[in-house]
Amino acid sequence: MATRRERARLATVAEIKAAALQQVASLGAPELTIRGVARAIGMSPAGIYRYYDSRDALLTDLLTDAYTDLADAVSAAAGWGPAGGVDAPTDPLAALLAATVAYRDWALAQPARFLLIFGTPVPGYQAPPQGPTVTANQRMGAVFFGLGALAWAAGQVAPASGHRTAAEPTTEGQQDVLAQLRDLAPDLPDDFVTRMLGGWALVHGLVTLEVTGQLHWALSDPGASFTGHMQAWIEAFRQGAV
Amino acid sequence: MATRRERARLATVAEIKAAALQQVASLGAPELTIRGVARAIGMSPAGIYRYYDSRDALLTDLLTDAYTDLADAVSAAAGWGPAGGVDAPTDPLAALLAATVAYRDWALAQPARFLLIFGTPVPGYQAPPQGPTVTANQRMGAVFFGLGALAWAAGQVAPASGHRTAAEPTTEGQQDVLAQLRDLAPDLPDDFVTRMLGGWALVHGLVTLEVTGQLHWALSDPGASFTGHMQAWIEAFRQGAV
DNA sequence: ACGATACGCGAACACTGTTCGCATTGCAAC
DNA sequence: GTTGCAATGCGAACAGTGTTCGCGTATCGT
Repeated sequence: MATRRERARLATVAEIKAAALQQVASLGAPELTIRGVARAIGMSPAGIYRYYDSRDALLTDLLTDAYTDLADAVSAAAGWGPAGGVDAPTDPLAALLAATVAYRDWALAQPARFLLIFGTPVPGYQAPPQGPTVTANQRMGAVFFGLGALAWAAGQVAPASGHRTAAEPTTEGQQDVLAQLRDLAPDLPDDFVTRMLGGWALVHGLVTLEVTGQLHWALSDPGASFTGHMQAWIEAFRQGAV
Repeated sequence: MATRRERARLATVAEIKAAALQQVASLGAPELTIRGVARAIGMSPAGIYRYYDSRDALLTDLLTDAYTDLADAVSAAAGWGPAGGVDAPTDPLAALLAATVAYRDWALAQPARFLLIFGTPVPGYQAPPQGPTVTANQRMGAVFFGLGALAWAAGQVAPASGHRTAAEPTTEGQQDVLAQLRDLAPDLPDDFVTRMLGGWALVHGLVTLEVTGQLHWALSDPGASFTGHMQAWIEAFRQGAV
């Protein structure tokens, strides 16, 4: 059982985070102020520093929370075990579609948190290699690329037409990912990561443009439009066109 | 001939913008401070207010400059007349490839300015409908979509396979764009804007991910990789796969 | 030559992040 | 049960920020 102080501390941290999240959501990340949070929860500004070393530390906590939350949402939508275990969905490409839709849904439901993750980074900042943000990123990548690998293993994806492979030597990072994916589909070709990267960029580009409001002129039903784009990409991917 | 004061004013405003741009480029947009600019050019903080009403006004000026600069770079690379006139390039799809490469090159050469444009927007901000940012955006769109239309007119692009069109009624915005594009290619189908939007999102997604440093694990030669993705998309587009 | 306008500056106000020293509270060991 | 210690909260303060105001001075149109 946690001691009284420990429970109080957890409650206070939660209160601080809730107030901070509300400030970020309603006013944007730059408007997050220590003093504002302190006012919202009825505490002195100096008191916050018993829980966070700096304003940046608070923002970082919000960011990692958002990241893991997004990774959870995408994993859940794909039927992908939260611990990394594979449920072997019957239709990997359908699960892939669901994952991308979940990605968009999450981003549009909480644009401030999404932009906290993928918006303007602070120059020179390098995420710690084993930090939570990198972990969450890899979890999303594992779902997206893993489902693609399962589809390949099921024979649902044709090899790429054209001859892009020769022109693109894969990096060590791609080799690592490829090695892991080959646990799911041993005969994955070298250009597989590159091909799926295009799909991921399409997802991210569409969502980013929509969240930042640069697509509203073209979209009457953005959700249906996004799904249509994803279906088209999956079909092209399936046929080896991309 | 401009009067002495007018020349001095132009010089001063240029000096302010240069100092501000340097601050943004080296430290990021949040670190742009009126007082810092004032220090850099040897002026009192209050003096800056003779030239800009507020810090936001200065930032907005930097943003519009960046936007028109980017639009210039893309237009120039595509051989597209700066005033909107068409040079009717011999190979529209090659020009399209060049335009997207120019987009990436500009973004990576000046990441701070790129993120000023496409990074986290301030919540609730709505760009003025006839403002310079909208104009620059439309200029880039005109190049990208216009080249696609020219390729269609030249018979280089196949109709979309699949049946996405029926599921997606085009919006008024798409209708407007379509009407303009049909000056270049009268027989453009209704789903043409949607198809090219996918290409644009792919471009933007790849560049955004690369600029924010979320793709370095996968890219040994990012420029070649980007070009490869663009060539693959153009080929798939040409064949009607996307 | 003169009145109006633009310019630049110092001082001030309200706000921010952050630190310091001092009380007070809860816990844990003697 | 008392005593010591660590955790907690607060008020005051410092440096920095954006912005405004009032005052001189330089430049302009007339």
